[in-house]
Order: sequence, then structure tokens, then C-alpha cells
Amino acid sequence: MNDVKAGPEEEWVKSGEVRISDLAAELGLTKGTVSRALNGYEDISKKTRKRVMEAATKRGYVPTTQARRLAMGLTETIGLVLPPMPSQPVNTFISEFINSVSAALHLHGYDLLVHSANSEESEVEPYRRLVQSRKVDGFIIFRTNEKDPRVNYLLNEGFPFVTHGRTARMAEHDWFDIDGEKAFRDATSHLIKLGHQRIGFVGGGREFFSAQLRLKGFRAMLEESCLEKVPSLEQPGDLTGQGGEIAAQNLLKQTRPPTAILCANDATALGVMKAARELGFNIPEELSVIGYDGIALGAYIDPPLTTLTFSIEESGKEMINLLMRRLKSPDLPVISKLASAILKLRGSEGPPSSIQNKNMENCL
Amino acid sequence: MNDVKAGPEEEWVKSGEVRISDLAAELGLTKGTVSRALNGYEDISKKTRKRVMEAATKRGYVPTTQARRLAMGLTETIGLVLPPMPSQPVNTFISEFINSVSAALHLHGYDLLVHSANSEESEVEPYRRLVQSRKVDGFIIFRTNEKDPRVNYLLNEGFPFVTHGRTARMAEHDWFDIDGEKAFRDATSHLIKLGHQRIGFVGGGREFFSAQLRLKGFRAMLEESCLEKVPSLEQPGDLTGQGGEIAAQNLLKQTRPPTAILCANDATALGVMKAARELGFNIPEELSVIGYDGIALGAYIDPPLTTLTFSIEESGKEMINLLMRRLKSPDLPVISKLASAILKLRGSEGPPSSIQNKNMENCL
DNA sequence: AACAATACCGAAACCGGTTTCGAAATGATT
DNA sequence: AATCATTTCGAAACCGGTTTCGGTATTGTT
Repeated sequence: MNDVKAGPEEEWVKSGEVRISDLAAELGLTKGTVSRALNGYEDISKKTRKRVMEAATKRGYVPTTQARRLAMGLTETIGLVLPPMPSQPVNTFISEFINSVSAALHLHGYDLLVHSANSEESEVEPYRRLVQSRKVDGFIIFRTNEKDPRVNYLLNEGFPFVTHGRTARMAEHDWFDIDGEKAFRDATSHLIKLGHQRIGFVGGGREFFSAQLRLKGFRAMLEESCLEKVPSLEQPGDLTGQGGEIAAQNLLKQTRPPTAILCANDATALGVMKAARELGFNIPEELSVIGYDGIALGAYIDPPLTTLTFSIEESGKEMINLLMRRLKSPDLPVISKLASAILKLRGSEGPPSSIQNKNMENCL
Repeated sequence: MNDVKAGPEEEWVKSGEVRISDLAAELGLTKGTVSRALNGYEDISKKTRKRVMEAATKRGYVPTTQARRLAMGLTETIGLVLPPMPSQPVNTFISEFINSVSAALHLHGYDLLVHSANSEESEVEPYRRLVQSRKVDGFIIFRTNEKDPRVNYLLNEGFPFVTHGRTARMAEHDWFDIDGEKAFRDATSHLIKLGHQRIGFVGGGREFFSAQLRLKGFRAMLEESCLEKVPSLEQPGDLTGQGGEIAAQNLLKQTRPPTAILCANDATALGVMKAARELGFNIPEELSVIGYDGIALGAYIDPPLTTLTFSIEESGKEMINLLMRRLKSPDLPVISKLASAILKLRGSEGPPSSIQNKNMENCL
């Protein structure tokens, strides 16, 4: 039933074994002619074109990618270098991102080359290798740092790329980003409206530009609402669960702990929630927690994690659009796209238990 | 400081712009000779070899991958097709897996091509395309089904691949797998030793072979321990959080609900825990829950999820070993590797509240 | 019917490497 | 010094396509 019934006379052609020269010989044409016929050149008569195309589909001819690419001088491949992963908690973002980028590239006939970075060598080394060996035509870069060596290298090389996230040199390259500043203004505003006056913030490392922008949004909304900025309520983190735990301990052991904590991402938020539980804080009654990333599993914990979420699929699509444009016309001016995150209320936040009433009407 | 100080006389050579013919001309050799010198052929004098290699490093020569591959008739690329992802909960496995596979491939000089499958076309279509266009030399396949069309296609085609997970035709192809049967025997045994007598099981879809094996291990240990097999305690799932919720409701609303639930994976377990909370079951006092996958973030929920875990990094490494062996010698007999999972106790299981004492000593 | 314009295809170069084969140069042997 | 074996490299084919250029064959013009 599953047999490959290959009779003795029936020649079984494994797919992909027919070359363009075979086709040409079979048709009594030269491979140049066959190539032009298949690629829609105008100097081929309708009759021959039809003959060629029929023979091609009949014989199952598919051009060998390597040869085509060599001849045309392009790789039709985009590189994506994974950051070294010391088994970070919630990397669901990465797989979804890869998926969407890959799908978007496929629509343009491009392939995705995923490369891993080992932590022993310089961050730009993988990029250098891929550029020098001409394995890719461009790069997708994510998790940008403010001063990003990868960006510096590629800009210097004049090599096409687009980043997910802004950098110090964002005026010089195409980028896509989520408006984290606005997102955290929104989240902060939401907490303030609930009655919170002491709000903690757990950031990412200073190196992550996006984490800085989130902090900026947080501060801006505090100021706008006439809440004093308390330095001890701003804790650094590292975008991991463990970092969240440590930061939360620093926040909650204070004599006047915050009634709410904003976290630079969901992994951090999970760590914060864990620490809070261990210190006896009920969420959300005694402590509100809000994350950022919208990881699906935040909906399965108790209480479900309120978070700022955005469409990864759309991110991938947009980035590929930017990159394809750049590949087509390398000299076009730099453009960028800023998408917004939305606050997804799931239950880990609420009004503070002790409502410290204070005149919140106006700043004056 | 970051300037590229390119004096007027200093020619700035963008990396990768020097071809083998340039090198040859510069050295007064032919490109054939240069090629052999660089590739360690024995018919090159030490003197010229040294001369060539020095010039190569000095000029920063790196062979163009496309040309090399075309000439050598191989792609040095392995394909990995991502399953269509309707934004599943806990896909942290995938990104870690990609990372480890990519790193392992890199050691062998291979690249990883990640392709996405859209759900509208047949499951094998992406594989067919990659094979026909000769973009890859082999495949990594994961999440196998018992009757797997991808495996059928590739076996039929005689195309190299290795699977993560067994299939009905596992005698015909190389595979790597975690011994899920043993893992679930262990987990079941652990629960029984804790005193549980009514243990529920939430499986994966029938199509996932691995889920079937886990069920098998569960049943085997029940029988070995003389516990009766209660059909209503075995619920189907789909390896998602939502599936876990539904299954848990079916289990916990029974007149005699189980005191423990084994889940085919962690995503399912999260759904089970959510449903249990909503139905008022305390974990682990009134209900023990055990998952499978060892996702890092299971440690951050309350209670931390006890789970069966294994090294994804090792999985990737082993699979690449199998695949490289196959590529080198296509006619070697099929081999496989079975690794074992370990039970990671984190706190979501414990003795049942009402210890239904029954003679557990021996089966007689 | 002679000539120009157009349609169509073959021939060949090319992309940038690798590999085979043979010839020249060198060294060893007698 | 003549012969043979080795070492070393050049020449050329090849991988499988694409693209340019030029030459027929065909059509259109007067």
C-alpha cells in the first residue's frame, strides 16, 4: 500500500534529478533558451515557451538554488543570529518571532538562516562570518542595545539590516519598534487611576535601549501626575525571572514598600510575583504587578498576569517589509516604524488596599 | 573615535570583496593552485602554500560560499520546518531546540535553514520544496506523529533526516527520543509511593507518538502496582493549556476525582492547575500535578511545577551527531538514541490529603 | 522583388569556486 | 651524464544556472 511500485520499465526519477541541460537536450534547445523561456524573457516565441514549460512541469524540473544564486550574485537569504541563551526563562518570544519572520521572508522568496552565537566570542563575530562568506544578503537584529556593536559593524560595512528596537544610531538604519515609552505611560497611568501612589519599577539592564525607554515612560507619567520620583523604587533588573526576584525583594523589604510594581518584561514579572508570594504579599490585593511581552502563559498563572502585549507576527511582517525595501533600493532614505502595545488586563493588578487619599485632581 | 579613517591613498577594501582569481593574479598563480594550496592538497610546495595563505589572510580572502557549494555539489545546510503555530502557550522548547541544533551544526560547518509551514498547504509541501530546490542536505524533524507524512515522504525520497521522537517506521530511520515511557513510569511510581491511588492522566493527541508512549508508561506502572485502570481517569488532551483546562474539568468534576494528575506536557499542566484553582482544589494538598518538559518558568508559578525534564541542548547535539553520520555514510544501518528524563520535584505534588490506606505491599 | 525591421534562438561568456590531468621542473639513481 | 621518479604547478573542465551578443529566419514595407 505504501509501496513505491517501480516497474522494471518505468524509470523512477527521483525528484530534482533533472538539470536544465537535460531539459534543453530533450527539447533540442540550448540551456540559455530554456532558461529564458522559463524566466519570462520576451524574445521567446509563445510556442517554444509553452513547449518548455510543459516539459519542465512534466519532468518536474526545479532550478538548483545554488547555481541560480551564484549566477545572479545574490543569496536570497537573511540571517538571524540568536543571542547566547543561558537557558533564559521565557523565550517564547523568540520562537514566535522566528516563525513570523520566516513566513514573511518566504513570501518574498527568501530563506532564513538561523545562526547561534556562542558566548565566548565577540558579539559581532557571527555577523562578520556571515558577511564575509556571503551567506546572507541582510540581517534581522533584535534585542538591540543602545550602543550596539552589531549595528556599528554593519553600518560600517554598509550591509543591509533592520533592527527590532532602537539604538543610539537609529537615524542611520531602518528599525521597527514597539512604543515602550507610551506603553509604560499607559500602564503607569492605569495604576495611578486605580489609586496607587507608590509604584515600583523593575527595569532591564542599562544596555537594553528598550528597557530605558520603558523607564522613561514610567517616569514621565509619574511627573505628569505630580507623584514624586522615589529613586529607591526604581530597581535595575536583567529581564530574567531571577532578576525580578532580587529586585522585588529590594522593593518589598523597604519600610514603605510600593503598592504596585511595573516590570520591564513578563519574565521579570514572574520573578517579582514569586518573591512577593514568599514575602507574604497577596496579589493583587496588597501588590499589583504588571509585565510586558504578553506571553501566552501569563494567562495560566494565579493570578493571571496583566501585561503589555503586541503582535509578534505583525512585527515580523513589518520588519521584513523594511528589509526588502532596503535590499531593493539600498540608497533610499532610512525609515522606521513604531507600533504600539496594548494593556491586557488579566487580574494581577487592582486598587491598593490602603487607599492613601491625596488630592489627585490636578498637579497644582 | 568611531571613525573609519580612510586616507586618500589607503584603499579601503570592504571585507569579502577579494576573489580567488584576484589572489591568484596577485601571486602569479592560477586559481586552481590557490584553491589547492588553501585546501591542504599535498601537491603544493610548503613555500607556495605559505605564500598563498599569508596573502589570503592579509587580503582577508574568504571563499564565496555559494560558489564553493555549487562546485562541491552540496549545500552544507540542514532544514528545520516549524510547525504552524497558532500561538501555543509554552513554546520555549522550540527556541532552545533551534539554538542547540544550530550550535551543533556550526561545529560541523553546516548552516541551519528555518522554514515556516503555513497551515493551508500539506504538511510535506515545505519539505518537498526544500528537497527539489536542493536547498538542504538533510532535515531535522521534531514532534513526530505515529504515522508521519513527512517521514514517509523523505524515506520514499531517500533523503537524509533524523527525528526527535519515534514513528511507526522508526526501524527505517535514525531517531532520537526521550524515554517518555520510563519517565511516566517513574512519575507514576513516585505518586503511588506518596500514597495516591486514584491518578488521572491528561494525554496529548493520538497523533503524537510520544504522548502515546507516556500513556503507556503510566498504565504499565499502574498495573505493576496493582491499581485498577479507571478509563474515566484517562483524558485526552492536545498539549496546550486550554486542552489541559478542559481535561481537568472532566477529571475533577467526577464524583470521585483523582488525587493526582499526570500531564503529557507542561503547557497541559498549567491548564490543569488553572482549572483546579477555579474548582477550588488546593495544590498540592488536595491535588498533585506533574508535567513534562521542564520549562524553566515552571519554577516561577505557585506552587512551582514538578515536572519531567531533559536536556534540550543534549538532544540537539545528539541529533546532529546522528544526522552528520548519515550524511557522511548514507548506507550505514539505522541507529537511534534514547535519553532519559528526570523527575524534577518542585512542589506541585505531595501526599494525598485523605490517605486511602490499602495494602500496597504486594500485588497478590 | 529587393530591402529593412523584427522575432527568435544558438553560442559563448560568466558567476567563483573545486578537481582532474598532464606537463615541466626538480631531484634521485646508476 | 643519461634515465627515471617526484615534486609542483598550469590548463582546462566542471558544477548548473543566467545573461549578453550576434546571426538566421521570418515578417513587413515600398
